[in-house]
Amino acid sequence: MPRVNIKTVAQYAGVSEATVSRVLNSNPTVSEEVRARTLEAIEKLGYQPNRAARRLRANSSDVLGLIVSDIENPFFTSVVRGVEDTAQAAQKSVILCNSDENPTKLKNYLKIMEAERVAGLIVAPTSMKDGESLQRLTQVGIPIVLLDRQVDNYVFDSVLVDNIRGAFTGVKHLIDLGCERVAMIGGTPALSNARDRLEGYRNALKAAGLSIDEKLIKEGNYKIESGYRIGKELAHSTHRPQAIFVANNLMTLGAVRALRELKVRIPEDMAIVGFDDTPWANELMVPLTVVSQPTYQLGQTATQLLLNRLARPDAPFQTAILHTHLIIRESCGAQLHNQEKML
Amino acid sequence: MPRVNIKTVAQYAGVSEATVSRVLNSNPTVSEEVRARTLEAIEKLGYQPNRAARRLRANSSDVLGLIVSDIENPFFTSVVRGVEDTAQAAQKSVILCNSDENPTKLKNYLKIMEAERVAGLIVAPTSMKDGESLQRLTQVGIPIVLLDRQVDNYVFDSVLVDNIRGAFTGVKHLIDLGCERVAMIGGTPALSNARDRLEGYRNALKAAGLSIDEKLIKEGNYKIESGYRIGKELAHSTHRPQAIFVANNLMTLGAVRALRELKVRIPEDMAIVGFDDTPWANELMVPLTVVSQPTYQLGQTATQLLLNRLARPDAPFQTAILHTHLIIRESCGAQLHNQEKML
DNA sequence: CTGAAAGCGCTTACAG
DNA sequence: CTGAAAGCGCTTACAG
Repeated sequence: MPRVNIKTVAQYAGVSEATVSRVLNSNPTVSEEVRARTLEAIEKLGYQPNRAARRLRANSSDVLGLIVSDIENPFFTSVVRGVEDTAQAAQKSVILCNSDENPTKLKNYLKIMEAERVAGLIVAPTSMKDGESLQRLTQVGIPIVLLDRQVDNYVFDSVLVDNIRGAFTGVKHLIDLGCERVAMIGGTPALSNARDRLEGYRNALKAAGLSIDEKLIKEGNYKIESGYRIGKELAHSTHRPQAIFVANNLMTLGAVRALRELKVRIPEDMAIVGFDDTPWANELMVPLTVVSQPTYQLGQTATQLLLNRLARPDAPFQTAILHTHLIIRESCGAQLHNQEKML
Repeated sequence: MPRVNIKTVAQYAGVSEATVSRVLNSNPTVSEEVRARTLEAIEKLGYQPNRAARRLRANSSDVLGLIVSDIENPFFTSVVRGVEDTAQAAQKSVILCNSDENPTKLKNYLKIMEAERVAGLIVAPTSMKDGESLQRLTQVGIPIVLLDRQVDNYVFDSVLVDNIRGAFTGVKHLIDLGCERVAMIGGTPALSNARDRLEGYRNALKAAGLSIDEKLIKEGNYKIESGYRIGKELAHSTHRPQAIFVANNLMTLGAVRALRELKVRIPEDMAIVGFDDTPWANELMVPLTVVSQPTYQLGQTATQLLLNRLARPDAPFQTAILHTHLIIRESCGAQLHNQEKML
């Protein structure tokens, strides 16, 4: 079955291909009568313009690329929704790829995005060293918005979260509750948000006049498994910490699992504050106190920045910082604290 | 900065565009010497072939489309991983869209996929009525594999799960534990898997010689909120059921939330068995007994079917049925039961 | 083994 | 307001 193309439509409607193209692109210089006739032909033939051809010729496209670093993390799926909704409202479609926190996979998808000639790209870097690969895309005219993470030596439009302040608040909360030995399960220092959350942790200890025990600072990889493994280590350590601050949602789940298996009670034996809320955090064996991030809004904002950039390629770069807030539930021990007070 | 194209490369390497194209496509009829020279030019210029152009001309593409119906559901994110890994191994890339359980959005994305000329498409339908829209794509040469859900009146390659049997097993488990009044929170009957799970539920009751109380069968929409709402209803009902069988993971979370808020104990006051496991199911206030689905493998299999279809367009349609298994944790009351026995 | 040329399906100045 | 024609960057018979 021969595919119907613009020529078929033109013949059917008795107009030129140029005219069909014009009505397709809502060019106002087409008479009502011709437009109607053309639209009818399009409808009747079920014509679907070939975007590959359009993109080739017009050198512009209405698809936005989005590369997240872990599609299995609810943080990103929520961001994805924000991006999709905002893009859709602006008549753009989005294609999504998953770098799996892997710089090599990221580079590969970057190539694909370039080859696909997406109009612009939102990406969560896998490392602060990703700048060069990203820069390449902007050089060929594909603007980039950085999501959630920064990059060394290069500047892009970015949307970030106040990680330092967020972590500070979470750790301070633990300290205010009386914890003096607070451990941290962090992410890889290759990630800016991991560094920032660690900095927030340090700041909170310093601000409280507490000493920093480097042995209490552990490096995970933002996956469940590492939170689990480090959680066990921490629970087994000789001079056990009173609390753990965990730098992301999945590692928090892992840590909770570890403590459950070891029958370490939360928060009585060890308190926990996590970074990033999830739909299930409140239904866990002990409802999680977390530093919550505006995930959906992160996606919205990133898309908006990209759309702005597309509209004004030469505008100065912009960084949007979104704010976190502490959600106090039970894993931090606040309830316990209240009960004690009541006694 | 003018983009480097095949012409630039050809001139730089001192060969024709045709030759560059040949080395790009690993055409064996190129001499080693010329190939090396061309590759060097490609490397030096950082040439990135324009896929839009290739697709236009070659009328073939190495990108696979994947349309899931709820990107926020861990079921689908796991499926996505399976698809991506399998596609990647076959040198294909995948672009992902989210229909949000909305037939209109699905139609829209279907158009985009067609316009993008993807090589093939894996889709989770939003309704059994989606067949016609899907058929359209196969008519223009884009093969389709149905994921997790079937469709009326049209036949496609499909990968499904043994929903009837899975639900049967879950409900039977509850009955064996002594529950005679088992409620069901199901999905919309527009979805084949929702129908099948309901059928499995009915079968289990019948097999046990129990009567079916239609008032105990509730229709949700596979989102948290509906599980929550119906969970409350059920908890408040006058002749309260002893157990609930919930047809998907997100609704199960909602139901757990509802019961917690109402201080209905699980499983003492009401037992729960859910359909589909999640990473957090075991860490919930009461670890969830679930009918687990092979999610990752579902993605793998769907991709394999699509790849097969691409290789052999005229082969007969195939349906792969993957199997579920029951994971017994605590929400069903099995532990309780054991304790009783021990007394 | 390699090149010249046609053509994929669009869009966009350029005329009129 | 509309059409004829060129061209986007590739691939692929067709020659040689």
